[in-house]
Amino acid sequence: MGKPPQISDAEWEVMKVLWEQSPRTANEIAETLCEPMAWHPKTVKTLLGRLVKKGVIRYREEGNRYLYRPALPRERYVEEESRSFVDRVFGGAATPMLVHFVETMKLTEDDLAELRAVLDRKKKE
Amino acid sequence: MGKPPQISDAEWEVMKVLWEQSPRTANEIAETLCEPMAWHPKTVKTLLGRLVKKGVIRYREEGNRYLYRPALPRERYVEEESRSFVDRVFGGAATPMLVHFVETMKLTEDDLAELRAVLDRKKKE
DNA sequence: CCAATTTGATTACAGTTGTAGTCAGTGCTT
DNA sequence: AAGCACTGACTACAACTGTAATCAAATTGG
Repeated sequence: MGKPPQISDAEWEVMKVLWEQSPRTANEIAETLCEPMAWHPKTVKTLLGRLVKKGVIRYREEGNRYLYRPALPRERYVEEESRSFVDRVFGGAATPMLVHFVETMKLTEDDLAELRAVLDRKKKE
Repeated sequence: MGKPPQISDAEWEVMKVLWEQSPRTANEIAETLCEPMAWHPKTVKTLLGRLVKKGVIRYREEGNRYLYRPALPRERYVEEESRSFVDRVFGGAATPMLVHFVETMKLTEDDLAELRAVLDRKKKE
């Protein structure tokens, strides 16, 4: 299980769309992204091409267009990015990172309760 | 309070050294980093130059050499990187991120106890 | 059937990053 | 005094990014 290829910020946006629902055509993806990201459709196409080249997404021809889908599950990337974030910012120490977040983010009562529940569940191994 | 300039992975390594102790000369920083990072001293110098240009560190001349120090506190960057990480990977939702970490990282009993304590403290507003 | 449109492929181009090398000034060594 | 050793300044250069434009082939509207 080697590490998956790096994907940039802009590429992440495309992946989010594909992880949420796939397969999709370039056009569908562009329609989803161009407005919120203020991107030109061409930009989306470029990103799709790069992701294909990196092997992060695959496509299947449907008539004259392509249907894209992720080649790797979102979890792989969440894991990868999380590790890299914790390493970079917290020197690899997860607990200080968690403490930092709990202390600095504004969390609702419900959030706190949920976290407490997760901790309890975790405690029972 | 605009957002601080982007700093790259390699630049973070330099900043970590400076945040840990400053001011320091280029040479001291290089000695700290070259071995563990397998970097050439020149590489460290380049990074220092870039950080100065970005305004992330400042220097003071001491004889013929410079003494470098951070221009921004580590907290600013922890905050910035955290936000960008949560946005990118968890779509801005902090709680799912925290749940994910608690569930997937291997945490010791002590870690769990610490987190619980933080939650308790937080609950009392 | 031919022109206009659409799609993927290829090319563009500047800014950032990783990773140094070269150059010119200064002070240390003999 | 002459040269070498360090320092910061400037230069190098390829890969990756953001952000498209252009081109050629296929499809569609008239």
